[in-house]
Amino acid sequence: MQDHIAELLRAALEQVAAGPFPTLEIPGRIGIERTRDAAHGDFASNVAMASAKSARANPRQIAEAIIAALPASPQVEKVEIAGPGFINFFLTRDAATAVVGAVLDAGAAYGRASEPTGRRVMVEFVSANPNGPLHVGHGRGAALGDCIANLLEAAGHEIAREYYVNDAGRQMDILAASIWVRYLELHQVSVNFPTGGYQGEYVRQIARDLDDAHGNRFVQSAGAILDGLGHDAPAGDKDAFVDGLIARMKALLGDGFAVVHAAGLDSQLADIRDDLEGFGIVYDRWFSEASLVVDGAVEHALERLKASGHTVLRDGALWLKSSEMGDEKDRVLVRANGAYTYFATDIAYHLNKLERGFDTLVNVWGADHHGYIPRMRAAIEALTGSDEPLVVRLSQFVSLFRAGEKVGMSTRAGEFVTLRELRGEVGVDAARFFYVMRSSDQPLDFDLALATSQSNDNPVYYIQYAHARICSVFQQAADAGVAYDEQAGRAALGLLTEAHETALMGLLSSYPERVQQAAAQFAPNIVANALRDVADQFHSYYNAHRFLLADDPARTQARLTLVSAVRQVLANGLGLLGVSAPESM
RNA sequence: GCGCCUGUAGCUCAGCUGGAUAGAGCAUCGGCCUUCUAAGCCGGCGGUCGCAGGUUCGAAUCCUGCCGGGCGCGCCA
Repeated sequence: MQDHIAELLRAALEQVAAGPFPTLEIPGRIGIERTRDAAHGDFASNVAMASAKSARANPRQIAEAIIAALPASPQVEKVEIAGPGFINFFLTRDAATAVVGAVLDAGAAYGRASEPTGRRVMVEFVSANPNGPLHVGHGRGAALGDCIANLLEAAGHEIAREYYVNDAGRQMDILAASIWVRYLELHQVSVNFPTGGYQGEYVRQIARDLDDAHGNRFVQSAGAILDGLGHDAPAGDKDAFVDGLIARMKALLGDGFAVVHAAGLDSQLADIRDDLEGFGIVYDRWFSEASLVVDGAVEHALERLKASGHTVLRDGALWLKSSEMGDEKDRVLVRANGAYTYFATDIAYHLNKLERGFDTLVNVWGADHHGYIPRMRAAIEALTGSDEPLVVRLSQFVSLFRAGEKVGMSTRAGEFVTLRELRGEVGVDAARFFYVMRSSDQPLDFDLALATSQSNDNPVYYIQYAHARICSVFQQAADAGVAYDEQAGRAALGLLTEAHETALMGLLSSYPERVQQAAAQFAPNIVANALRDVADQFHSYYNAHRFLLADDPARTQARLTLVSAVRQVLANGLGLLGVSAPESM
């Protein structure tokens, strides 16, 4: 419809420029927007005001000339000048009600792009270290990433979801050492638990499983373990102590280290996978960081970077000269001791994504990683000549409140609230909706008491209730012996002239635009807001008018047809958010 | 110190890539259930859009400076 109006305006502008206002320059893009107030019609254009300068006339005079030159359209009822020079378009009843048929014809596809774009987009999200359960902060990234993937798919892109498994780093070694110490406790070997270790109960469980599977295979004496290791905090440095412990463990256990390491990794990965599936998220692939080292992908990436001329050897280490590409300083790729940095393997992973044919790489990261963005951009630019393929969305912190008190979230201290606990308490629907209903740039206060309470404080219920209410209306119709006849309803749509009905149809027709906008901005909260608007208008309509009218079958069918379309849009939007659309509540 | 995010009603937040009278929810005050689910609706109260400049016919929105809040600045991951 905007396109149609734009064509009408362009035709009119050409005439105006050829006649009364020869200096008028026709803008490349003619601004047309939906009006906020029904009194201003359905669509408004500011083109008269925008061209006031080039036409050297006041906007209202230009608007008058434009309207005089405007071609007639079967879809436009009338056109008015308003305010400082807005041109307001009022649609005919038929043009306004057409959206109902459009929704019903498209069904689940309404709001989705009709043609594939041919673009391949990789959405990588969560990618938390598998050294413990996911907590509520990861949950936001999970919900956000999954919804963004849904949106991009709706926008016509081919998408893939991926989880990058950090199975190669020091964090995983620390988990292995933590498991080992718990295992030793089971065998009465007295080694104090390292200050820098992971203290969660899940570590003890892995140790017990290890004991069941391997008996005393990994037992060593306290003396052999601690001799010459130095002191843990507070007397010594806790990081140095843990690193020393890991080195000692590798020396004493030999191949056994890999067994303990793998026990930790496998256990946590399985747990995370199960957790996310319970949250409605299924990945296309779990990509191992360690595999990049093994199969030479890191070397390959480093060669590419060297060939680009953006690297330098300094102090025995290989650096990416990222400061030449917007980063605040250069970054180490290969340490003086020959070990790859996390950055180097991460670059290899991103190169791998590009080589698999993905045009756009969307990464959803926690806000604490924002300092990492410039160096990643620099790396992509060094590899491809442009940082354009990389899109990073940050999710700001989640603070959890229980009974008005902030809940601590330290992984090391084991006092965090897990995503699994959260799902159990508030359910998947409420959790997912809460996570994405705010802009991801906004820190989120997640109040468990609020989300748990069955009151209307919970915004997800409001939308689901609208859907359930519509289902209930159809149930009532069936119970009353009123057969729903969509064809009759479509034919009678012209009877829907109430303000509530016009407003509802306007919202239905703007829904696809809002989905596309949400996709373009990687912002699922836009869909959440659109749904709230539809639900709001529906509840209002429901209270103002009855749908089942014994003495007016035509209007009854028309209204049922309208609310059927509303139900479809609610279901589609909730689907994009990964929230269910219940038939009853 | 530098960088990113952020500042809108008592509280939590929207505000559609500059538009017409700045909107919701919660809280508070008052109405609406013999009729399709009251998990709902209608109305009242409540705002110098952090502050100061600038661009523009027009600024909560764009630019600059200042003030406040969050986060980040490793040869860690």
